Amino acid sequence: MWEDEAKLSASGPGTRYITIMPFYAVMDGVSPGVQVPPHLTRIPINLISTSSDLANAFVKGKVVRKGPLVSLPLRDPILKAVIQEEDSQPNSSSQINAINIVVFGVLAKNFSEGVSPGDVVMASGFTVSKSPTASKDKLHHLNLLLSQDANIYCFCQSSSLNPTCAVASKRSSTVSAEVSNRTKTPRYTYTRLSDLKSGSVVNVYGVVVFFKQPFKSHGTDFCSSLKITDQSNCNVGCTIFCEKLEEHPKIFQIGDIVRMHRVKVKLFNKAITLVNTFGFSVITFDGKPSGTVEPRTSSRTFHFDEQDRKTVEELQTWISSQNVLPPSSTSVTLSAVQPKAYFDLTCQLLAKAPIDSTCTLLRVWDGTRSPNTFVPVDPNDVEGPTAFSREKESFIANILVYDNHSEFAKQLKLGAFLRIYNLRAVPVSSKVRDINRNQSETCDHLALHLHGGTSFGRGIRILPENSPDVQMLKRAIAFLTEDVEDCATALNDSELLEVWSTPPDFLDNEAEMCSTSAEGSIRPKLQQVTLSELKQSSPGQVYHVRAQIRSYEPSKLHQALKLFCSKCSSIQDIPDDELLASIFSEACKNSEDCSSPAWALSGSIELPSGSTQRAVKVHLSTQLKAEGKVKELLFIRGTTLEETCRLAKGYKNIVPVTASKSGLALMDLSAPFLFRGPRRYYGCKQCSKATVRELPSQGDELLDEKIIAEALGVQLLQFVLLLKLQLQDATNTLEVFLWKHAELFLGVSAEEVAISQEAQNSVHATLESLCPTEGTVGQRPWLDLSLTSYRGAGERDQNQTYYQICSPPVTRPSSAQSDHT
DNA sequence: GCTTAGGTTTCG
Repeated sequence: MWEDEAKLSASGPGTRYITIMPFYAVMDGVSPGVQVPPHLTRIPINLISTSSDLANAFVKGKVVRKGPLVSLPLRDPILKAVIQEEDSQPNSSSQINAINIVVFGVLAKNFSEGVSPGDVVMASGFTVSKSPTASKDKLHHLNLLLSQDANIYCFCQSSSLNPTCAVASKRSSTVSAEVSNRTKTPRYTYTRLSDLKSGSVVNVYGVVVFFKQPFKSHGTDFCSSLKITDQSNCNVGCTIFCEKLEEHPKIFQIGDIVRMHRVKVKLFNKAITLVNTFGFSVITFDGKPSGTVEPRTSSRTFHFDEQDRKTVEELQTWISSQNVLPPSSTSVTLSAVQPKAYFDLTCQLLAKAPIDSTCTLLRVWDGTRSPNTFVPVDPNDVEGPTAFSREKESFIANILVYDNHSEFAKQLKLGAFLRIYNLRAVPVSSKVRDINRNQSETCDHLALHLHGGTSFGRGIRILPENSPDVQMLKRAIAFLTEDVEDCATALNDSELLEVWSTPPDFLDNEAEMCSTSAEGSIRPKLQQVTLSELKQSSPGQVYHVRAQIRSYEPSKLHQALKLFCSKCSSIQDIPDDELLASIFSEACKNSEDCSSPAWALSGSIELPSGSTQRAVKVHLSTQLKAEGKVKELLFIRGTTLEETCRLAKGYKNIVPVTASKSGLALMDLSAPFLFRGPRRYYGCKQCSKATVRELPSQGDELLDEKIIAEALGVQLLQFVLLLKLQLQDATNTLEVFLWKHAELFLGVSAEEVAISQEAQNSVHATLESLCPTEGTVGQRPWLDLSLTSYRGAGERDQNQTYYQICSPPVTRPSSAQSDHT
């Protein structure tokens, strides 16, 4: 991530410019003032006394001694060090220029990991206490005490061409600065799983092949159990005991990557196992490459550098290149739940109700049609809505969770996004009298159980809002509620049609399918129809069909990727790089000086341009800088597309701007208004009222594309996939659109497809499996699909009926299609 | 203060 910056920094001899980065600055070593708040004044060590104004003071000195991090049970870790002023008068032997510092808590851990002897540190926000060792060590008679409210700024004397973010702190309680040109020394070494020696304490990286959510042990702690592997192909079990849940590894699925520090290698039953020991820490990563490597942790501070990023990416590549993971990927949507199956479900909690002392009912949905999971419950017991519209109800699943999970479920908040592991679908048969035909029929439904215990990883996990799976789920649910509830969407049909004959939107009139149930307690099954029957039916309904895919368009996947505006419902193609490059170069020409906004710090950075360098203007929010979030958001002016992309690798968010009469302005919205790593975000030209302004403070919350778009008045466009499939059965063929449910259908997020070859390959593989280019038609799988049919709403096409797929595919053995032949 | 668990379901 930092490579390009490093090149920038090292690009010329005698580099003297300052780049803006969060935890370090590439500096000339002479201008240390950049990172230290201006209200602080330096106090010489010999002048420190109990009567000094310490609130506004900082000290500066070289670390001449650094003690170990001492962790005592039930106490904050402590670290002692000695700093010595380098620039005080050498001949003033009577003056004491060195002092003991005592660092506590996370800061101590930070210091331990991020500061080496020889580094120069500045510290502020400290208090003093009498030094008990003054007579012995001949240092200052006071100690500096640095705890939570203190800041330490570190200027590492030996620096790196790959500057490492040595002391990352979410709340920037610590800032470190590094000078360029150092040979790299890794701060942590990681042991391959094949090289573990019993009795040693090691740091390891691994890919999760099995895990259990943390559960209460019989002792004092929660216990996490996992099994990991790495390139050495060894499988190693790990047991993590921590009192606090948040200290446990945040594992969401098999294939996640964990990094653990300070685990002890033990032998149990002749097998190597890893158990956490003092100073244990863990961070986890998504195992799927997504262009950005984001550590999952609740730790305020953790070490994470360039080498870590590389290690994670190597593991991600290794996972996808090998058959590392257990074969069954059991994550399914509600619409695909098979009787008797165990599966993991990602869903949103809508309501819940206690059933008895050991059992809780969770009512959830995931945006797909639910199997019938009827559970009788007293409405008085329900937390949340007691009833939903009949159509909405058909998307909701009832899950009974037992024992330990029931206890956990009681604490869940409505609206939470959950992953429920190892759910079981139990088929239940019940005799129902059909009033119309006056005969008994067997009407099946599924009971969804999360049994007690933790075998096979049974459990519930709350997924964070920013996880890719939750993002996908939210889009599916948003589309669903739009379909189900919003009958008044204004649609710009002609524009939709222009974009590769996209259909007008579908207005769901909550058509009720065959209603042959007894007292409505069991939802009727949707009737399956043939394509011929479907074509003769009236629009505005949902149908089930069993069909094969005969062909699909577009054949080039990138053409299926579109940008969708949820406000005006317009759909547009993603502009190609050629067009973007020309927009950027136009803006470059236009980038003469203009007044910088009052809220911004403005400056320039040098970019290599052929053999020379040229300056581009950068603007940075004063407030973000004050909060230590220098790297969070950068406005940049006068760069080419290629330069912008390169810079985007080093900063969380880059907003390209251009000069206008009234100051800074966003570029033409045909171009992305925001670069986040490899991700590019676009705004709707029609619906945006964009202005460049300072972002409101987000506190500890990290900026994302939504917050930035909103602050800049940009209507964020959503990535969507749009395909046209030709279905066939024995009776007919039918063209259907796959759009709103494309992500669930294809099992990828459109945004991921936009940046990841991996995701593109996966879409390709899915389509290839459903509609192989080779082989005969007879070999193609038969799919159970739900289709909505609707009339065109535009003038030109109001007599036209369109069809859209509204379920993920469920493949059936090809013999199953014999009903309709 | 130095344990806890040590993957393997299936009652409801």
